[in-house]
Amino acid sequence: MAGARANEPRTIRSAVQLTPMEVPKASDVLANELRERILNGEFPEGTALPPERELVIQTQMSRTTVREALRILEVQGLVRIKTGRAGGAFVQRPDRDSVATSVSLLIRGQQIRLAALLETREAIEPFCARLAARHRTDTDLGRLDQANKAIADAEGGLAQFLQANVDWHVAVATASHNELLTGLMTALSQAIYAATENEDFVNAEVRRTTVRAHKSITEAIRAQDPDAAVRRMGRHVHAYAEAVLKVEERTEIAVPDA
Amino acid sequence: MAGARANEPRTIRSAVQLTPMEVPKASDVLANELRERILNGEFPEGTALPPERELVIQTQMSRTTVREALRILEVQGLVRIKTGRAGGAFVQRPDRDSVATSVSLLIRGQQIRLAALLETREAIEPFCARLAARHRTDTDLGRLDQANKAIADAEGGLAQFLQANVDWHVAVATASHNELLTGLMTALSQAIYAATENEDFVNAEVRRTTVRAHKSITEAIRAQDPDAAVRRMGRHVHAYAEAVLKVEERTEIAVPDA
DNA sequence: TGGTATCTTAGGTCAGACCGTTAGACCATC
DNA sequence: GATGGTCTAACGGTCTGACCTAAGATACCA
Repeated sequence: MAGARANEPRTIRSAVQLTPMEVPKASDVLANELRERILNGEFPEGTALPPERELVIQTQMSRTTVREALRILEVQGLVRIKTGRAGGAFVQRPDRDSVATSVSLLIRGQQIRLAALLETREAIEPFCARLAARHRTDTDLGRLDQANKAIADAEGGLAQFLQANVDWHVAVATASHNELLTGLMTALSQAIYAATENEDFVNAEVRRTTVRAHKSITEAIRAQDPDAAVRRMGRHVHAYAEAVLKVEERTEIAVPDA
Repeated sequence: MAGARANEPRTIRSAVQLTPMEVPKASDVLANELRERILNGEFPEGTALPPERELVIQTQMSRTTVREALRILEVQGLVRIKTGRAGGAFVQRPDRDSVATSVSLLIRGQQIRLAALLETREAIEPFCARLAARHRTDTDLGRLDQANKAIADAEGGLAQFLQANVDWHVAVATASHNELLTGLMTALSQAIYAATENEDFVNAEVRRTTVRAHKSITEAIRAQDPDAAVRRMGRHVHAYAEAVLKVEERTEIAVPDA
């Protein structure tokens, strides 16, 4: 060792490269384990997980840790926790609401421009209309008619109008029978609702136009005419977007990052 | 009181009507409060929240409750928690990863059909290409070229090919300069990656076709030709979807619920 | 039979202790 | 003057054990 040549370094540095390592927390370990089992279908929906104190015995972890794991799963929409006797953690499948929540957080957190929201809707919704025209059932049509009626009836109340509007758009997405698109549209509609809530551009004229457009789109869906549905929906959301942006122009939800 | 008429009930029942009330948990209250403040921009990104023990003093809650609240925010991607001295909860904005996680949970939990994933991509990605053609920068073009080169170079490794493929699609979304679409496409691409990971239909022929299609789309984006970009991307993702479904046919990710 | 009091089982909250990790200051070594 | 050891203080992570509260189950009584 000591007799190495003088010009060489005594030891070779950086011979191995390591990346930062993650040390999982106990609660994460348990949460991951339970999550995998749930998603693998090992526990059907509605199954009651063991009581916390039972999990403590089984896992040899403390109740604090067990509870944190359950809380993680609850936030992720994988279990619903009920109190009282015969309560506990019941297995649930994440639904559109959990995606909607997460997309809303992204929208609010990233200060997404209203223009970006409307653009995204222009991308998604015509396609929803196309699928709806293909797959709609009578139940779907009922929902569409009902929501559009609510829009026409919403005299005065802006909130009422906007909510009915959201309902109609979500109904279109539902009629597409694509759970993912439905989840995305739910989130998007709610976010647009929230963003346009304070606008006064929703006047009687806009409402009439909206009802008319919705009716025409609904008819295309009823007639199972995908091309007409996609065309009309495209025009509708594009016109709506232009109208909103014309009014807003400088009053975006927030300043865009880039 | 005691002299009330004999035929009348001692007390009037159901005199008032109340709807089922929700009693929020302490940790939810604190989590909501902090979430609102974070999303309102009250705490800039990177801000350190007070230490847990300090929050205990301020809120008069127990440390258990405070920690559960912080855990909720952590799962929602609003804070990052670091251990050790000068550690604590640091404010974060939810990014595309948090949406990707949530979409993955929806996909796995709802047993979403691969067909639905591909459909959704068909809805979103052509629109991304259109925006990319309008807004792309030189940096964007660089990313596209690099990713496509990686696809061509990925000899052998299926994982390598798929990852490079994801990178290219995400690069298109990034070039659209719409953060929301980018987030959605990231989530979607990863999910499709995961779903097609085990397929052997990705042969040399498919790869050549993919590279060719990507090149042609990239050129349209480079030439700032939105119509060509949307048309070519539409054809590409549709063809890819058909190819995948032809191979899969009966082997969906899982059995659809309905 | 129907209401009501009580029991029991579950989660929710709390206080307090101790452990593990980390930044920073300081010191020893080669 | 780099390198590495050591100590300390400030954090989050975990555990224990207790008590409170919600609510289904049950026994009891009118």
